[in-house]
Amino acid sequence: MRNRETLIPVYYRLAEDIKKQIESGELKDGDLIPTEVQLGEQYSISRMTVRQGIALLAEAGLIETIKGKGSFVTRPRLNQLVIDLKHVGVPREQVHYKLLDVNLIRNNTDFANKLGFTGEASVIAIKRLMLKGNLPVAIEEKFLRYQKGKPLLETQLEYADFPEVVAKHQESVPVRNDMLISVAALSAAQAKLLDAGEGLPALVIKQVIYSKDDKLLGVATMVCHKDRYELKATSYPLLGRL
Amino acid sequence: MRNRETLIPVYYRLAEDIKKQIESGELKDGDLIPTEVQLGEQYSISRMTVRQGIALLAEAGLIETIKGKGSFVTRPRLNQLVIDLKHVGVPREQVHYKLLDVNLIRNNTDFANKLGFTGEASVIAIKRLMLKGNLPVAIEEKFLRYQKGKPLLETQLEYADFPEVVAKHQESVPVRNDMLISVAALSAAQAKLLDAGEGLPALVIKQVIYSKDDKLLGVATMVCHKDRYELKATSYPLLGRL
DNA sequence: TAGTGGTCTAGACCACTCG
DNA sequence: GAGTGGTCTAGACCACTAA
Repeated sequence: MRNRETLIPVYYRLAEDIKKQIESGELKDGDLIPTEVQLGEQYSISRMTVRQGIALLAEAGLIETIKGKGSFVTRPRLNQLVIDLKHVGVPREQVHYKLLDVNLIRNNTDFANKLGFTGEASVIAIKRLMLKGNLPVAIEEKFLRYQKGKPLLETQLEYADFPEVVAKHQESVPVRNDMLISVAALSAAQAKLLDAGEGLPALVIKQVIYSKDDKLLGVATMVCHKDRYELKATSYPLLGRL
Repeated sequence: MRNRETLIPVYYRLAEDIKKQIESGELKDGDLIPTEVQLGEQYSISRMTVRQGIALLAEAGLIETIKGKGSFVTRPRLNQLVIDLKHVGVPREQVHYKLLDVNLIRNNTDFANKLGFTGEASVIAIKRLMLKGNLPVAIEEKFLRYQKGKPLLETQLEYADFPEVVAKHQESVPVRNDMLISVAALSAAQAKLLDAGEGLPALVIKQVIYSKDDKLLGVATMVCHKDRYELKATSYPLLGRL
């Protein structure tokens, strides 16, 4: 029966109880939690309801369930960090963009293939500058397959993030986004755009977007000013639902 | 009834069917999928079983369910990228470590506080070099609260990753790991250790580990050779379960 | 063989949304 | 008020694990 005072589902309470026991150290890494039947008796609820609570804990990565054996406490997966590109770097409100260049590079198979677009000849190239106030923060270069009948809208170029631009302009549905984070020294041209010195370190973020058959849909590269952009990642989101 | 030929649960098949419809573009961003009752009739299964399938899709981020309205298709969350520290940078087998320094810095409150350890005076500092073959890849510096009765074992220092070292040495259970990725120029000392030139760009990865009350448990900094270390992140893991 | 988790049913009542 | 998803029940049979 649902707890009428709080309107919090029973299975949720059960999950929180066990979560607390793990965080307090009462239940340690590798420990077995009570069986589903035992928990059902403890809380006077049916087994399906117990399973809902256990599913929450498993989803959060706090336990691992093995058929025929039981549910074991696991150390929270602190090795899996999440980067949320929507809330990264600089607060959204202070950022604006300056479009530097938009090009349709037609019938240049070499160029397309070099980017990874196999069997394509025409590529859209977009270059823009990201600014915070008047300070240049990053140079962004994006490349997309050219897709007939799917025009790129200016508003999208200005405000949408890269996966969204790709989704809007491609027939294929984007299903994977890989990111490579590396470091490089600024070229003279880059240094000028970023209002920094040539040869200074810069953060380089490369995004590659694929459809379900691993067909490349888009490539984006960000070259970031070393003092004005910082990537953050956290393990928290996985546990946050509980 | 379970499909006896394949042993694949019905709810899983249902989820895969809808996933395919999303990936093929048959169901688009914002579309409503059939109601739970309708799906139950289509597949001749009970509503609870339908809900299991829908839960899978929601977990994968393919749909979003709103009480009283229905389940809507959402674009896969390509903006949330996962870094798996276990499989990052360089293949595990080729890596080994050289311990440079282990120090117990006693009764130095200033030092501890500067790192963020409030109300503590003693800190353990570990410095080691990560190598791939004979090539130095990164300089790692780690700082932990000193915890009585929880000795640091040499094997842990050599082989365990940072969250694990913290978990083993602290009373408090680590529950969050934040990471900051930035860029810096190598100092003369760093350049010498990494066998690189002074002033060259380097990737700087800072990890901060907290317990559930946001108490700081550990800080780690990695300074990486620009050509020998690269961070990878991907959106895939979130969808991988389906 | 006994105990565990995994799947599934056929109901029930509830809270929420919308016309 | 009709339709939706959210919670929950009291069973059932299955596959897997371990003694």
